[in-house]
This record gives sequence, C-alpha cells and structure tokens, in this order.
Amino acid sequence: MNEGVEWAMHSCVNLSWASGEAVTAKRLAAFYNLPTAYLNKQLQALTRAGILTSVSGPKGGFQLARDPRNISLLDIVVAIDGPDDAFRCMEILKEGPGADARADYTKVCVISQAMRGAELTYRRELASRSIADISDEVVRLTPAAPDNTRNRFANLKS
Amino acid sequence: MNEGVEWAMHSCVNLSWASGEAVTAKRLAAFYNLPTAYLNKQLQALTRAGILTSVSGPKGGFQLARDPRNISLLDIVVAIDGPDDAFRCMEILKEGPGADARADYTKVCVISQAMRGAELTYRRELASRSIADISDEVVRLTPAAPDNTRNRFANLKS
DNA sequence: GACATCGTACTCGGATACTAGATGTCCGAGTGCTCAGGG
DNA sequence: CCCTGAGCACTCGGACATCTAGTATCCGAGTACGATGTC
Repeated sequence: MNEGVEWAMHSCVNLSWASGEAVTAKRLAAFYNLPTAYLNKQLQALTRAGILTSVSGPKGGFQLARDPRNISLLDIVVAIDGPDDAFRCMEILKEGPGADARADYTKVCVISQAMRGAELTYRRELASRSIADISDEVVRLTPAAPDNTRNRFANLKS
Repeated sequence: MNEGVEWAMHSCVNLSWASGEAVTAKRLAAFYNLPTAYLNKQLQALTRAGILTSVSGPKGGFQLARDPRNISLLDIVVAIDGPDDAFRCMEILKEGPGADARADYTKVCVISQAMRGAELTYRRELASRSIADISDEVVRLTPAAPDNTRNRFANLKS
C-alpha cells in the first residue's frame, strides 16, 4: 500500500482541526517533516477525489470539502491507492480445461470469490470509520491535541 | 499484491486432487499456460513456508505437505506476499509536536489502530478458509473437476 | 544370469537480468495582495 | 484622499527523473532410472 495513505489520513485529521482555514501543503508537510512536493501530490489526489478543496495563490491551501463525518478512511485509501482490489483475479482458469471464454471468472472462480469476500470485510471496516471518529478518539485520549495542532500551524507561519 | 498468490492457490487446489502423486512445476505451469520458471519460484516459497514438500530428480515434483484442511488461504498469502501488513505505520507522529520518542506509535496512533483492525478482519476471513473448503465448493459446483484435473495432468505427461 | 557401477536425463534451488510502479523533484498555471500613479 | 491597474509573490497542478520491488529467466545442485561391464 502506498505510503502516502498514512500522510493523507493524518493530514485530513489535522485539517479537521484547522477551523475552516485553508492550510498550505508546505505547512502540512512541515508538521511531520515530510517532503513538501510529494505530499502535495497526495493532496492533489484527495482533491481530485472530492475529499479536499484547493485554492491557489496567497492565502491559498487545502481544506476539507465536506463534514469530517462523511469522510471515511476507505475514501482516502481509494483516493490515494486507487480503486483496485489488492488481489487481482487474472482469470487464469480461462487457460485451463473446460474453460468457457465467455464466462467472467472474476465472479465464477471460487478462489476469486473468497478473496473478494475477505477484501469486502476489510473495506466495510474502513468505510465504517470516519475522520470525525478518529478525531473524537484522539481528543478523548489527549484533549489538547486540536489546540496543539492549531498552535503548531501558527508557529509554522513564519 | 503479488500475482503469484493466485497461481499458488490454484496450484494448491490442483495438488489436493493429485491423489498423493508428486506433480512437477512444468505440468502445473502447463495447466494454466504460465511461465514455468516463475511458477517454480512461487512453489519454492510455498515449500520454504512448509506448505509443500519438494523432491528433485525424475519422478520428482511438489505435493501438499499436510492435509488441505490445515492449509488456509492466509498461509498462502503470507508465504508468497510476506508477513507484513499492507498498511505500514511509519510513526510519523514522532516528528509531530509533543512526541514521545520512546512510545511505539504503531500501537498508540489511532489511525494505525484502525488500519490494523481492518486488516485483522481481512486476515481472519482468509484464515477461516482452507484449501479443502475451496475444493469442496468447486466439487459442489462441478463434480467432475478433480477427474478433469487428473486427466489433464495425465495428458500433459507427454 | 545377477550384481555393482557409472552415466544420463530430469527436476528443484538459488543467483542473475529486466521492467513496472512507487517515490521524489521541478517548473509552469493560477490567484490574491501590494503599491504606485492618476483623478 | 480615493480609486484603478499593473506587478509581484505565493501556492496549486501536472510533467519529468530516480529507485525499489515485482516479474521473468537461466544455470548449477541433487536424484532416480537405465545401460553397461564384470563376476
């Protein structure tokens, strides 16, 4: 899995604490000491997926496009890592004996079904957790986190 | 995910129908028109993982090392794709404000927890399905499959 | 005729190239602020 | 003093290198069969 997924999730949580202000890729990257240009690339992907909105120019930056409750972890994974399943059925059964060239072995093959089923539970789990859930849990553990984040962003403004 | 996982699973199911005879990588590859040497590499990985046993020389080949009921799909995924989770927590929080260098953010980070939880359900699902389960299901749908496979192997003996 | 030994053919095993995708970087496109100039 | 417009500084956006890991291949190690020669 793409490493940018982790960056994107943390950045989205931080953005949920930015109280509506646009935050630049530069500051988001400085927060965790990440390469700015590469993080920017991931943020672009989130923007294309409709998770973030972006504004160019001075006072520009990124912010969440919708309520954090409506942004699931799956949304982020799909945006960064693509919609394809990890297990790709290449339909090798079509080369085997008694194969039906018209059949869709992605659906018919029992192994493909089992793998798809497992990935489905995985995705359901990720779809059931939103950025807001993550934020709430973090706040429960360390209530000062949002303020710390805002202060950090303020200090990075120099 | 490594493409060899699919090959390995189909080959294990076929081996479960080989009635104890060793099958060469050459024949297993010819079955689905796969590159022999590369499939051999995957079979080696299965052997190292203790899923298959291998014998060199004439009348050599591969066979299942244990009862198909005790070979889960997860075993195969781990053998081919490695034991690492897809999501690797790089502990970027250690670069953030108020970080504790001694803490293990793989365990502490809420995002890491959520991702690990999702992958856990995924692995549980795969661990609950054995090669024997797959075989049974295939036989239920097409009872002639094992015989077809044995015949195919016999015809490939030339 | 029977046995032992050598040779041979066949298969697994790991070391070695090749290639695609992830990682990382750079420059152009777009936008709001600032400041100068004129009314 | 206020308004207008051009310049500028800053940021996003996508095109361009680099590098790891998956893909593919080849040759050596190991083993059983069979042929051959001898007793």
